[in-house]
Amino acid sequence: MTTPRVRVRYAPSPTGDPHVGNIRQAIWSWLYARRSGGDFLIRLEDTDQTRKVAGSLEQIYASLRWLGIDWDEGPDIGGPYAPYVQSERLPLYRVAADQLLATGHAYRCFCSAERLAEMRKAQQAAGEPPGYDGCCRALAPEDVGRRAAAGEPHVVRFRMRDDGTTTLVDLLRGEITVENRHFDDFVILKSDGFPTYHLAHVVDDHAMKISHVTRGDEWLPSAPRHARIWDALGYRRPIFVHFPVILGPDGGKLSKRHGATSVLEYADEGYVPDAVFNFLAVLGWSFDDKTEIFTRQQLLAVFDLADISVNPAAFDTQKLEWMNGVYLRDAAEPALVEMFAARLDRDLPAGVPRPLDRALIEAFTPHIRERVKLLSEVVDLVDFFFVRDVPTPPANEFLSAKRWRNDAAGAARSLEAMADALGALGDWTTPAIEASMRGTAEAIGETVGDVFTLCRLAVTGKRVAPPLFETIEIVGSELAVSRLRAAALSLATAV
RNA sequence: GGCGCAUUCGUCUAGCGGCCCAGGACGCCGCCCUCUCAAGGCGGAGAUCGCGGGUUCGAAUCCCGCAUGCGCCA
Repeated sequence: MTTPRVRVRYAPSPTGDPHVGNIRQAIWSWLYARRSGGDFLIRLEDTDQTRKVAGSLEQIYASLRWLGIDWDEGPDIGGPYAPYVQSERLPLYRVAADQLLATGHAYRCFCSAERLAEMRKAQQAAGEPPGYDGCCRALAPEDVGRRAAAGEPHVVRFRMRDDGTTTLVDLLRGEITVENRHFDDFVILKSDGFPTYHLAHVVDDHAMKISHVTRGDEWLPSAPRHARIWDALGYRRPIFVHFPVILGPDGGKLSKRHGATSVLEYADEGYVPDAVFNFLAVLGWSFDDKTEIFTRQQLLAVFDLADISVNPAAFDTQKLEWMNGVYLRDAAEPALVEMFAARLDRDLPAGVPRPLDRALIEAFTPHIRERVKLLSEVVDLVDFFFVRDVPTPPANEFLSAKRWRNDAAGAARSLEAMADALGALGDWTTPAIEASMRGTAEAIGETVGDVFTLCRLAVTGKRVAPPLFETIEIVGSELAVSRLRAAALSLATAV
């Protein structure tokens, strides 16, 4: 028996923004397909028309594209097994259902909703396990034919329940055996002609030659049903891989309450795709006992589905942030400048003229790259470079340090002295600025810590900013000096 | 209620019978560096491997129960 070509599909339902847990499934599936030199495709599972949310497909595409995941076949680009949308494949499911009907693996059931409800009530009252009682199993064939032909509403059920057992293999968990008596004869074709998930995915995964059926482990309990359908249809079973879920930081279900649940929101918050990709890839998967940071190339070289942990993993936002910082620090400078520029263009106040000064961004990028964990933090770190009239912070900001608490005049004098020194500086370079400022601090008998804090506040308007001398150089002589003087003046008048 | 899956530091994990009185990462704490904040360096706290029985010379690792969590069916 030859091993079939690896073909893995990502099969989202159009029910809104894809959840990160779902996207992680896509990442793992994609990684495996690519790593194996196989195919990765998208199939839309939209048989539950009631849960449909408009625009979902676009968000699914956008999420994957943002992460750099490509696909070989899908609703948008077609492929040899088109269509890739289940609601457009209805005839195929009917054919499969007919085959199961003809071979006796399935039967038509005319039970009314009322009868089913009553049956359930009785089972509940008797403390019996719920499930279809097999009422229509024994219907006479000629009756069935007549009623179906007459258009009487009915469903098609799979003959599941019997005295045997079903065994299947899950790649991550090994062999799983269950007794068939715990199942009922489940519906595979609804009265409106739509298939249930059970039938649809089997028909499609077989038709599309999927080698590894990857999906969330909420499907594990019904996997025996699917295995039985595969067998009944005479198909060769695929390899089942049931992925664990992602939990919220508190161990509960991951929800909006914990922050972002969709990768598009992470994009919005200033995370970079490679970091999110890396983070999600290693959340619940590991290569060895130490490696955390993987380039895409490395991942593509070493990823294996078999190394996935079956435990549900809690989403650790702090670790994601850390990892994002790693990616930002490791990024090539031109790429970083590009990211900063794009983000600033979006976040800076409208009053700042566009296009933004590229040279300016290039100038400060090396000095902030180690201080940024999220792109969204950049604007607060550098806005004073762009905004000409930075408001001088209130006096109490300057006077909060012990040294100045009762000496506003001294603070004002210190700032004046710095302004004088810098105003007279001919060589406007970082080393010269540093030498001048240190010299001035010494000359006026202040510690650099005390006086530089005042300068930082005056020039940047912030307590926390990029390194002072470099910052002052970039801000430029004229602006730096005038901001120092403005601060000195405000302190002098505040006394 | 029945069935299934899972159970190693707060979190993600390494571990697949002796290398483990359990290793790494995030986070946390301390020190160093230092103009702030970071980054970086060094060090530290943190897991009786869910509990109880076995098997074995030897178990986090194998087996059986129990507990807990999650999921599925309704």
